Amino acid sequence: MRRKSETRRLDILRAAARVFRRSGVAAAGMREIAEEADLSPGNLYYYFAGKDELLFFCQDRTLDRMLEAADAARASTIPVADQLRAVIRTHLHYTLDELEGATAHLEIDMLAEALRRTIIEKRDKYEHAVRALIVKGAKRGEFVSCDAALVARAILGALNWTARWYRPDGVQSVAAIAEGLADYLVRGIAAARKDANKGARPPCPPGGLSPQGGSRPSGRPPRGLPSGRKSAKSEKALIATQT
Amino acid sequence: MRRKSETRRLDILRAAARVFRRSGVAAAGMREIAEEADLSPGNLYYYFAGKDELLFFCQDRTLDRMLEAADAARASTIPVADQLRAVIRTHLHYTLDELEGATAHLEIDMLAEALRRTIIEKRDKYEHAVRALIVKGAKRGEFVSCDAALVARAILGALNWTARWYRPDGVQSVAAIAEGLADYLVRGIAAARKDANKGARPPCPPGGLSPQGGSRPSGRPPRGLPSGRKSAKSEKALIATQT
DNA sequence: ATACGATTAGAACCATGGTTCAAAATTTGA
DNA sequence: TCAAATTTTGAACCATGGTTCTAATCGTAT
Repeated sequence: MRRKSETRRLDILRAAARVFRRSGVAAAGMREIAEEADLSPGNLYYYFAGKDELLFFCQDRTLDRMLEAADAARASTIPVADQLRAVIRTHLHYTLDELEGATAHLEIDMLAEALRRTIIEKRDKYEHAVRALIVKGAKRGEFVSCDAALVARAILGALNWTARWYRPDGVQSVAAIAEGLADYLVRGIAAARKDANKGARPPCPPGGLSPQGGSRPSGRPPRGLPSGRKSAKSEKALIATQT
Repeated sequence: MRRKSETRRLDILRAAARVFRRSGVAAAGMREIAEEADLSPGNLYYYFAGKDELLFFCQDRTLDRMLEAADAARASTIPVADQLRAVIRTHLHYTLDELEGATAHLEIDMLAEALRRTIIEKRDKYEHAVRALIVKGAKRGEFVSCDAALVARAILGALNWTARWYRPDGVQSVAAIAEGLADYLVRGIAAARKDANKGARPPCPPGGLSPQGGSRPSGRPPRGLPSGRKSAKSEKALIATQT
């Protein structure tokens, strides 16, 4: 029986991720996280050194997952446009999904210098992966030639910003948003298309132009429940820092 | 002689905006803002009720400017694609510019409920303006039919996210970034293009694929389109809250 | 049952940072 | 020049929130 049960730690991490997403990293208090994880504030420090470590693991976990998905997409043999599409889908899933979604990794400035370095490295690695996808598509003639670095950042910006406006109770599902964004974002670099549904597809379901429900009052989205999935890499990292 | 000199208030506001952009709204302390504005912490409260009010005016000012620019673009007779391009340019200018740029409006959650409402309203209005541009382009056949709300958010996300990665000492000027993003983001909705340089243009200068894009001569980043005009609305609001 | 380590709780500690305050310095108006 | 109003200051106040501490509780092996 290993000390500081792994599952407990994971439960706490998920709770923290939920609070971070709901209230924002800055506003998320240790007491709030403790309550969400069903333990006392003091007990939280038995499992994690502090808020920084909690935040670090949240970010690390999500980035690992995204990186993993990006690598998988790049390794596949489907058209590059579809690879990029897959990355976009996964990105939004791990960001917005009500159960597994996390947004802590979008606020890296809150982290102590020492830990931040690692996270920034991983984030850059992910960005490079997206960029590489664009370059590959351009080389194959699937994409137009362009400033891959800038386009990659534009894409990631569009994706990351969804965390600001997406609401679980909205009219569009995460999947629908993912498809819509993938269509638009890929189309922006797709090479001249003659409807040879290669990587680009017709704009949108002709029902478009939908007004998308009113303005969101920036309230707190409802909570979600923890689920059972785990990421192999993050788990390793978790154990590694075990004391 | 009006009490609480307007110019002084504006100077302080600009200083606050600078600190907000440099350190982030959450991390920006009143003492830091005071120092940046060359006055004592206590004196700050003679001009502004508190951090919230300071933040509110910063956000309000920037949103007013952007809204004004968006309305101007929409009212012009140039192709819709160019109108959208102009909005993108202005948006980035008011966000990233070393002197006038402000990013406080990107963190609306930090604001007290009462003030937040006004800001959210304005932000939504701006978003609607961008959306309307997309709808107009689609109706004119310049753009493809698409989910205008989603595309608008994608565009704004890509633009707003630049505040996270742009560095004044980087290789790309704000203007260069603006052009690159405008190209990509407009291309994503441009109707089938036969090189009839209608609103869409060829991808990029054939030097593409460069790791960090175009060269920049030296010195200040070139001034953006918007002239030195000031937003009447913000000024009025400033005075309105005068006590 | 007893003992010892793992776990938990909750109060208390303490640094941070927004804010207040009383008084001093400066400017203005007559 | 004098008095009132304006502006400025720096210390002090106080709420918030991360963290620490001590003691109680639980689980398990002997």
